[in-house]
This record gives sequence, C-alpha cells and structure tokens, in this order.
Amino acid sequence: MVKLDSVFHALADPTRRAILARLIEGEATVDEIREPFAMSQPSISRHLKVLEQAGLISARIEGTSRPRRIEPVAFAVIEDWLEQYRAIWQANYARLDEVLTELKLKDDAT
Amino acid sequence: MVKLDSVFHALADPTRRAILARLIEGEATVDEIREPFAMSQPSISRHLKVLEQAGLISARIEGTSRPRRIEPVAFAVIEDWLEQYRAIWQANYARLDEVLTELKLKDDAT
DNA sequence: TCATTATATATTACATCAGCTATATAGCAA
DNA sequence: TTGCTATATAGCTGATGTAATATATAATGA
Repeated sequence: MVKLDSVFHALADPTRRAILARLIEGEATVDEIREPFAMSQPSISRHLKVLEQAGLISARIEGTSRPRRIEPVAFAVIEDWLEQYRAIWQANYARLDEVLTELKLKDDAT
Repeated sequence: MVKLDSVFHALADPTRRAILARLIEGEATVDEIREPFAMSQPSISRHLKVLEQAGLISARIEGTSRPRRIEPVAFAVIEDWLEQYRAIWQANYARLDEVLTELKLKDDAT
C-alpha cells in the first residue's frame, strides 16, 4: 500500500539510497548489491527488506538467487506527495536553480 | 547544507508532514501549528527543530513568537534526487497514473 | 519590577534501528 | 544423500528517536 512513513524512512539511510542507485542500472542479486559495501550479507538483506516493505523494490526468484529491481510506483507516490510543494519551491526557482548547481558540486548526491 | 539523510528522516514522521502541510498555507506560530494535534508543546517544538535542522523550514523572530515557514531549497533537493528515478517511473507512466488515482482515493496523502 | 505569554531545553522512559555473529533454509550439482 | 552456494532469519548490543513532565528563557505589558 506504499505508506509515506516507510518510504521516507527507507530513504533516510545512505546505504539504502546507494542500493537504489545501483538498481537504476538494472536488476541485481544480493551478492552483486553487496559487493561495493563493507557490510555483512545479513545487514544488506535487512536493508533490502526495508526497501521492499516500503514498496521501493521487489524481488524475483531465479533458482537460488533473488534479483531485486526498482518498483516505480513508490517513486510516483513521492512525486505525487511533492506535488503540493512544487508551487512553493518553483516560485523561487530562479535562485534555486543556482543553489542546486552549487549543492551538486559540494554534496554527495546519492 | 541540506543532507538527504536528515531530510528524509524528517519526512518519515506523519506529524512532521502534517506540520509542513499546514505551512503550505503560510507562516504559523508554534501555538497555531500545535492546535490540531493532541500533543504537548515541547513535542511539537522538537518536531519543528527536526524540520528546521533538515532545512525544510525556517524560523523568524517576531516579538515573543517565532513563526515558521517552509524553506523551498530542501524540496528542490528532493526533487533533484528524485530526478534520477524519473526515467524509470515515467516509463510505466500510463499504468502509474491510474495507480496514483486509486492510491489517492484510498490513502491518507499527508 | 512583576506577571504573563510564547517557546525552548532538560530529563526520563520506552520503542525502534542498524550493525554484528550464528544459524536456518532452499535450490542445485555431484 | 551430501555438500555447496545464495539468501533469510534470530538474537544480541549500542545508538538514536519520540513522547511526556518539569523547568528555563525571552519579550511584552501593567
């Protein structure tokens, strides 16, 4: 049912956002997802569970592996929630555009 | 510096999202913000602090009160982060549009 | 100055989170 | 069946989150 509470909670963790970023490239197994992280397999599986329960990803069973992929609906729900604030931030767009460019240079955008 | 960790964490709480929704209408003092909630004033102040530290709102001092308002930059940062997923969810847009309509009928969109 | 109003901070209790290690399960291959 | 690989679950621990009550601070008005 894609609840904003769990969606935003899932997104609040940098490891989970990095996992999502990896899945933009396409499906990946737990081991493939785990590879770049200095983290135990159970911890990664836990993160995947949080993402899955939030509706942000889904799993498919293929033999002994369970490749994950991004589930677009949850992102649409965020987009939809954000909609009500768009009028406010677009009113300041001229400035914000510059601000964002600066932020992108400084910040870690994952 | 608007960190996604703190932004998403702030948004994960329904009370805080309701506060933001209230602020869409415009500036409000703590007491005004508090009014619809069955919650103590310190708890509301705590939520406001979380929102402020995430960069989602800001405070202004006016006599003895400190009206809050929405800070657009943080929302632009979310929008910007979401951007990388837009291609994925828009690919499924035809279906998603219907899904969202359904979700809006069922869910609490705050 | 004193009282009042608006808001913030301190403290405490309890719940949830995020990591780990150890162990369980499920499919495949020999 | 046995063992190997991929993944999930259980249980523990320390850190963090959220709510409450009690108290502090800061501005205003009498």
